[in-house]
Amino acid sequence: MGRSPCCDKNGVKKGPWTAEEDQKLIDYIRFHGPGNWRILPKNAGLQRCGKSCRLRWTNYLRPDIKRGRFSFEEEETIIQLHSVMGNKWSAIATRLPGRTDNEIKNHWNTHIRKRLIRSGIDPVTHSPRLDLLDLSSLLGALFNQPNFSSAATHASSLLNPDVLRLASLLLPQLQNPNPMYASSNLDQNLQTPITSSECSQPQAESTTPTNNETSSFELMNARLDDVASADVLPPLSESFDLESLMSTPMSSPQQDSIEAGTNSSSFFDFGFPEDFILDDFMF
DNA sequence: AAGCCGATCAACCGCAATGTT
DNA sequence: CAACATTGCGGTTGATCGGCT
Repeated sequence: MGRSPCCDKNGVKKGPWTAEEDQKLIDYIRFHGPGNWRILPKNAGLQRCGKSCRLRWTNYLRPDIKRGRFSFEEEETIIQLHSVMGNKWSAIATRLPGRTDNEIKNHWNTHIRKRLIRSGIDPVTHSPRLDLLDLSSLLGALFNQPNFSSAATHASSLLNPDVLRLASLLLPQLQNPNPMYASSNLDQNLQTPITSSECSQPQAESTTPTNNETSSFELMNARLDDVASADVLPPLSESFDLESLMSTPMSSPQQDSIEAGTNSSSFFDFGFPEDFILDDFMF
């Protein structure tokens, strides 16, 4: 059957809106209301597609839109909501009065997402990014060696010593995670390497580690301590760049003004209020 | 001064969901 | 119930701007 075009392409203007066009749209909607977007441009005397008019109105001209920088509180809210809802920008926008889904989406992609990446947080799963290190397979293979010390020495000669060193530094922190990440995400990361396809899916449910998993985790940590105390692993080299390990195609080393500020971000803290009801956000 | 480059964000596109006939 | 129209949404693009060389 085929989809009919949303508007006649011939004679329809595209690109940035002029002040005159904006005024025509505002005047028309003030008098008639939005109504049918398909017929609106003709009635309003605009050479625009109805879809373009709707977008211009909802994202820019609407009187209740709040312009300007996102406040720190707004950013925190976006991060928290995104950790629950994922890329449901319109749903997130309903919790931020005066902000449009488009505005929030843009701000996420240009600021917040990069900030999370630089902080070692996967912006999709909101979990610490260990995927690039693939610690679980690396360490798992290492600790299954009967002669761990020689195996570690051997491995350190084969693998980037900075990565191994980083692993030893991270593990104590991983054992004392933020409540948001308690036991589920981190242990899962350690037990199962994160694949790119998994990263693209929001983590809808968590798993509870078994006693067996916990004990193996402790064993791994104890052995890492042994390795560290025996100076098997050299210190991080000066040229070692964590950023390069954590970087993604969208990441940028440039600092943005928000994180350069003095605010002590608590975006690692995803403690939701007790009256937080997830269903309120879902359709 | 001119050119390059990265960041930003308004606007577009395609698709899915929903409504109407 | 099918076909079509309309609306909403999320991903992507491209124009613009500012900083840097």
